[in-house]
Amino acid sequence: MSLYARFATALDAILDDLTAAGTLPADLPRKNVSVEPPRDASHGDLATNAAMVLAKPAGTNPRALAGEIASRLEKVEGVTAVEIAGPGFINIRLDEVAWRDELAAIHAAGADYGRSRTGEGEAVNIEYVSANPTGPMHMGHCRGAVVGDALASLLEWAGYRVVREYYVNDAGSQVDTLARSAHLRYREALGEDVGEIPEGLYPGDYLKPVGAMLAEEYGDRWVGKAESEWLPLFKKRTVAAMMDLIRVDLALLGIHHDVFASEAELQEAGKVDEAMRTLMDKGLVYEGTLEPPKGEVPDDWEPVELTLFRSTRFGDDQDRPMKKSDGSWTYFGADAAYHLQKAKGVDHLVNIWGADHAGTVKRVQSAVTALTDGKVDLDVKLVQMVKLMRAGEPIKMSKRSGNFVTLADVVREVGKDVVRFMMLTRKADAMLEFDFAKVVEASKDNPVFYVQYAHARISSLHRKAKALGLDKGEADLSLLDGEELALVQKAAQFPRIVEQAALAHEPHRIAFYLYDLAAALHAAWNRGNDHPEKRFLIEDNPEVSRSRLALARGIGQVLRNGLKIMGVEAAEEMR
RNA sequence: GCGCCCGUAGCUCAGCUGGAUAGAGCACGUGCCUUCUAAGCAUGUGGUCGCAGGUUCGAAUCCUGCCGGGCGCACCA
Repeated sequence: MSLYARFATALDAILDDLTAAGTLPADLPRKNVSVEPPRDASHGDLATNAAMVLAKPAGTNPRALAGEIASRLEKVEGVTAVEIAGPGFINIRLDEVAWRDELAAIHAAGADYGRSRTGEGEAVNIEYVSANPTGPMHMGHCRGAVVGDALASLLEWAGYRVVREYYVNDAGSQVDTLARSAHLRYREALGEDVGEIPEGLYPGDYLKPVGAMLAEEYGDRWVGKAESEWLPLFKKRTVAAMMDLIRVDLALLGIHHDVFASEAELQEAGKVDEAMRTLMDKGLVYEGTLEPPKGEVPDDWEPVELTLFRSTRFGDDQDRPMKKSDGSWTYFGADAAYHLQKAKGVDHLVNIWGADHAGTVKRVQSAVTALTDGKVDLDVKLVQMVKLMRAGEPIKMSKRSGNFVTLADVVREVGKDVVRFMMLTRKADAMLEFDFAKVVEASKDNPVFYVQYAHARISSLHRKAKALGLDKGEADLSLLDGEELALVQKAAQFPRIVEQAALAHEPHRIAFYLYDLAAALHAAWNRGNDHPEKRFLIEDNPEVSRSRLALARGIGQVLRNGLKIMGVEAAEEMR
């Protein structure tokens, strides 16, 4: 149990005591009671707002209640002083032993330090990437991929059971286009001069190998035949080929999904009908006509009778069509069924979507609520665009010419770790600039470098210590002074940060925390410049060297664990 | 016109789901390399938290209304 969790438990027991004594009424909600490190270190090691939160419902005033709590807190093991401050904060000072113990706890937990049972083993399905299978991944997909993957491991660290899932949109009209494009490449592979790729088909070279493969396998069997004869086959084969490309791209980022769910298979298996029947049984489906869109009405608008889902019942601003007028499923219709499928066997759903899909969030949440009777919740994380830059100049991309920056190119140029880290240096719903020049720069500007550098320095300490023979024997942690233990204090926050980041579904918090921790390490390191006796390694003082090496090792461990969540390798040295 | 997101130092952004004097980096000023990696550290200047109300012990954070920017708005995916 982390130090903060331990004191939260101790405080809980005290509040139970006060309730038993009649000072506090029974059944007071303690949800907002917190035990945290105060922002200002001069206030002590821990602070709680318990008195302020509980005073009012208890019909007393905060400072009086604080007194009651404080006198009991003083008796808790490891507490050296308790002060009441401001409107009723209770500040706690701990014996330095508490921090030495925490450092020992970091070593003991090792690669697991920071894991918790917050999630109580609940299952979460997180769907991310889900790029249309019409070509290789480009940078537009990259951020969602990294955010989703980091969030998935973050949730695992917090004690959730996680399913990583990719939804393959292989049922829409764009895969027909894909199959036609592949058929053209197929004819080309058989020696036909196809000339320019016609408008409306995918021009990319990546379809050439697919055409060649199909030519190899089928010869001219599908030349000059009606489209209806070859389209289904070409669709299936081309989508499969595209998914292979995409899996390779994802692997470059270290991303591997547990489940690839096919929209086409979902429809063929009758899952969509099933979901709609469920909704019909609940009286949430009807045949009707939608209002024309507000504002600019399209020229070709005309009222059409459609099969609609009553999403307005759940807070959407309009009911949404499940079937098109030709009787086929809408994207939403299939999506509703898909979410029902995902919801079976899990407690929570998370989707990572591009911000341009913001308008569709409510309808899908409505469907999930309706289909699971509110038992499963869906959180949709909207990920904003990445602005690609090169030395301050925006990189122009044009979809029509197929001139977009592929994910593989970027990973090749700057490396997986840089891409992953950078994608997590902003909260998901804020725009992110990715400058090729800056992200490989070896300076403070570049958070990837800065954090890696801290870890590399620690690794370098180990090498040095080994060379000097300073690494042998037990470390006596009591030799660490207050300044050094402040570093432990910073590291000790890691479990809380992981827990809170997981609850908020915000993996970027890990990146910011690691930057902070790295800064603290760099600061401690540089103290040795002005005061040689404060260096981590002192040749003629093996005892002190060992204790400080143990400190550094603890910080290194936390840096590694944080980077692990982000899917970034820790650097042993900078090159 | 409607919905969602955003508005915090000159610039780029954090702000731990309502806490104490709002924080980093860049930029600018000043210090620190016979040194465990100075690729770094320390220190200073810089704020009407878009505006106006409200909620309460307490608001950058929650509510309402404006202002400004982005995205999306019938059967597309």
